[in-house]
Amino acid sequence: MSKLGDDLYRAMRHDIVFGRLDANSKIRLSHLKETYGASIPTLREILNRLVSEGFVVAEGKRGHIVAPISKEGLKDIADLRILLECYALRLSLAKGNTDWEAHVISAHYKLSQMEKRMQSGDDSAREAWKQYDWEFHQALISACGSIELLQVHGIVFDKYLRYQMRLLTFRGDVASAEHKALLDAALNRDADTAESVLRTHINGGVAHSFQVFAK
Amino acid sequence: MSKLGDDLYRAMRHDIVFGRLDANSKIRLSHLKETYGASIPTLREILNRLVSEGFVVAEGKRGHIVAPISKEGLKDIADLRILLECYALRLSLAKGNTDWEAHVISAHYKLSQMEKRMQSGDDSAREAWKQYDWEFHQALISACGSIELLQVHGIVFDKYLRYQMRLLTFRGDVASAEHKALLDAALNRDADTAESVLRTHINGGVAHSFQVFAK
DNA sequence: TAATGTAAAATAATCGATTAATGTCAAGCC
DNA sequence: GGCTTGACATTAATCGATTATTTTACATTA
Repeated sequence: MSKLGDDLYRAMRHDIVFGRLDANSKIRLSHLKETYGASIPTLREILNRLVSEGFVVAEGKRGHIVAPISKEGLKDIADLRILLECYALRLSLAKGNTDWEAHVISAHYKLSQMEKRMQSGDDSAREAWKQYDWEFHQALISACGSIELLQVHGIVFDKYLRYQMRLLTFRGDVASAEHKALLDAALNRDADTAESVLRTHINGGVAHSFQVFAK
Repeated sequence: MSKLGDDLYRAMRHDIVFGRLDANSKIRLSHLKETYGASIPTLREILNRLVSEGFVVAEGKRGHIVAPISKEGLKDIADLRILLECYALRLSLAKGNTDWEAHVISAHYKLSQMEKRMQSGDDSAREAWKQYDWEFHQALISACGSIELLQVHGIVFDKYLRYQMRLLTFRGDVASAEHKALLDAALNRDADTAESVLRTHINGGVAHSFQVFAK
């Protein structure tokens, strides 16, 4: 895989997660060619990767669609995220060193600054806000020591994030407080509290999303 | 994705799992072309899928290798398999209906017949044996109700299976007894026992493999 | 003899062309 | 008017060709 292929892959996956490629929409290779500036067989290579990860659905000889979203799909992904991330969090808390702590604090700081902006009504940077959310959660589990687990979690998290970008508005103080509680529990190596807060945090996001899930 | 693409993908993934494409070996597109009878760009499409799943590693502009194996890798995959499969098993036991029970019994019957053959010293059908092993475990979790979970588990199971095909010989009565215990616990909807047996079963396989892991 | 540089060969990545399949629309039949 | 069939257009899938990169072999130099 080359730089062009990697750049393409990242851009397309990003565009799916952040909604620029709309859920359930038909993927037209000629449109992709214009949007991403690569030839059709090269784009097909990338589509294959995204199919394997579940961001794109191949429809036999009729091309591809962006993976659909649904309430059931959100619940399914959220449950899997909870399973994986709680497990990874426990491992991380048990294994994380000082570098990890610094990494977690730094990521939380950036997230909390962004949350202050959202709190003040500045909705212009939703994408950056979710990016920092992502970074914080990745930081928390980064010391778990399992390459396979982090790989699977990364995909599941992005699928979850896709729903959030589609559905979610800022939940307010609740979410910020949960992030802070996660930080504290992590630094205190309190695995039970961390897991409990994380479950509450994710389930809270899902419940909030269900309220706006008008499909 | 077309029939040719799907056939290719299945064949290559199968060949990686069952060792025909050797771990850590350089993947030569010209060799693949001869082996699988498709053109290089088509093969590249399939390689992209396998990269996303972790069966193949892309090395930038230097092509691809079959994913390496290691003791740490086996432990990593086994732990993830345990996490996913125990969770899926619990869900399946809670949700499975009569059709599911019939499916599980049928799969166990086929596996136990094969294990009798292995028991008698017939080592000629290791591949079919592991195929039935796969079928039994898939049957057990098939009623879990989570598409995403089954998808992820399928990949993880195949990665685990790859180690087994490489390392494992028949463990004897112990494995057969564990499969029977799993069947009984499942039909009795005894989730705690089922999970406990499954953990023992997988960890037993790992320990057995470590004994022969001479790398 | 070992290290370095260069050219050629081999291989990988990307693209345009060709073939195959699907979708759309119009005409004919009931 | 509704349904079916056929023709044509569009799109997708696959392949061969081209370009780019890496590897290998050989010559030169220290």
